[in-house]
Amino acid sequence: MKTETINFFDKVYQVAKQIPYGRVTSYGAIANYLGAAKSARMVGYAMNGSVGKDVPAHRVVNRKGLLTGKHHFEGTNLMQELLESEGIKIIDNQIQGFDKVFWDPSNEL
DNA sequence: TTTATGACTCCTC
DNA sequence: AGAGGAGCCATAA
Repeated sequence: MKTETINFFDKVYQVAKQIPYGRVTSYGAIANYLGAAKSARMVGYAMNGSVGKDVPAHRVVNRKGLLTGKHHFEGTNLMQELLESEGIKIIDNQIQGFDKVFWDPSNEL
């Protein structure tokens, strides 16, 4: 096994799992916390394998608070409903008050 | 094994 | 100020 690369994914899962209720974060924030600010895409890819890992991928959105990955969920607005269920308002796939619900791992963790 | 793509972000024109 | 291109690393074919 070697593969230190797994550390990156593993860390993403760990951070995503620690996202508090009613809060959201961005791929770049996680990537930055991991030291790979330019690898934000990998964070999103990591979410792809988050299924079966207790990782609330629906709490992770792009830097604009836009639900770019909602298309990857089962339904079409499943991600939105999950966030709304936590008290987060979403309009047109965009999180309202994103700055207020934004959770920075580098700041909180 | 190599090539291509992707749930993003930043820099430059 | 707005638009476009490049970079990042891992997964899939």
